[in-house]
Amino acid sequence: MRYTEDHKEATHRRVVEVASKRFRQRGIGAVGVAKLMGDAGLTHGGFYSHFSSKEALAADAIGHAMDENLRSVTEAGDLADFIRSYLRPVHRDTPEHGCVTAALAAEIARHPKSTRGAFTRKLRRFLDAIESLLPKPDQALAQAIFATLVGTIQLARAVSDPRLSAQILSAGEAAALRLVKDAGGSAHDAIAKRRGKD
Amino acid sequence: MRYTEDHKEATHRRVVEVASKRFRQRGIGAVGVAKLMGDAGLTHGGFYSHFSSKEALAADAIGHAMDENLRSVTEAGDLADFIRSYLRPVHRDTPEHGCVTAALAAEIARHPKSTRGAFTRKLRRFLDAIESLLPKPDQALAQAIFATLVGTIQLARAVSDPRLSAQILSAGEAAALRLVKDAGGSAHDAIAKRRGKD
DNA sequence: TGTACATCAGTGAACGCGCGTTCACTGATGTAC
DNA sequence: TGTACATCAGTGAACGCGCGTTCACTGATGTAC
Repeated sequence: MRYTEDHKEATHRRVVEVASKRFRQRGIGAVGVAKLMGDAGLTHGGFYSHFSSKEALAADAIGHAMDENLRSVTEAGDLADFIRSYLRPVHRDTPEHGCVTAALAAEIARHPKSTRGAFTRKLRRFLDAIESLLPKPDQALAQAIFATLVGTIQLARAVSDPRLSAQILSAGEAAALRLVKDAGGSAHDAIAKRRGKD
Repeated sequence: MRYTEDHKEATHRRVVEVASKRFRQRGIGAVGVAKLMGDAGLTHGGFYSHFSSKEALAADAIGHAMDENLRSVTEAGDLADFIRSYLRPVHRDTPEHGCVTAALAAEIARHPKSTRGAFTRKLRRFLDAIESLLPKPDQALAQAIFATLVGTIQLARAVSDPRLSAQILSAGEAAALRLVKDAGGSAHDAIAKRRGKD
């Protein structure tokens, strides 16, 4: 079957989108190529006309999910908003629509350097976006705040007691907000400052 | 072959120890039962006279590793020492001897409730141990500090650039230490307080 | 003390299954004439 | 405009492999007599 000019591109994108969700949900290693293609409405044989290997898809899907995650930072009004939104129970409960770092960081760490490289490039932009929401530039603080968010969501997900899980989410939120506030200006000042620039 | 009274118990412990290392190193899903038994100097067939399933071993191995992790908190002089030791490059580079939460939290979150329950019980004790090193009792702060450590090590492991990785480690350390200091008493005061009790 | 037997930790072949990957093939469409 | 052909996204059988689990068996040792 020959299709319209952008048909292949559309299929490629659909597989990457499905993969980026399933990988976050179940882990990269736990999702098979055949099941993935089935989810995208295709059979497994066609996979290798789109990707050179499952590993290549993994790098692609991670990059796609990171772009999605980046948008959620740039769309946030301020850093406090982003922190609160990141640590909502709905994010804990739906990893497939959430932060790829929280879902897959440990697994990515065990992947080949090419995949970790793709992740690293996107992570830098993500950290830059967080930094730009700080009252003043501070790379280290942006890194630490994001690390706190990632660790908090992961603990909240791993724990079997809903009460403890909720407690962890609010503890992480309080700590992350405190890190922002102590940064040399309150979140409120930062908004005022940015508004002044416009 | 019939062996001495504690022979089976010793073998059981050896398998759990090997598993707790391999799981942290490669992930639970990526380590096969046969390879695991081989590492312990046995053949795979004997596995089920020690464990009812791989899942049961996973819960056992996680618990064992958590006990090991707990010891590293109680053996730390104070919380600042623990934080600094946790975020050392050697911990980032040898997950098999390190924090099971940092290595496996996301994977544990996808395991059955029984396994997450075993993890949760040990985590409570671990968080209590961190809390007892704080100047004054504060469950939420202990949770947030640990979340920061877990997230920091994971980011440092996932990233492919050694310079960025080192930067993340020290950023996480600075933030974790700041959280301790702002807790209502410096780490130094806490030591003085505890020493006064003896 | 010497012999027969029971125990049971560990062995290794076998099971059905899903994995990532390969490949000869299909068939609807665009292009050339 | 009508026909023959080339293209190539997608199909589905097949590959070797390792997975978790089962099971009949082995054989060194402890126990009973």
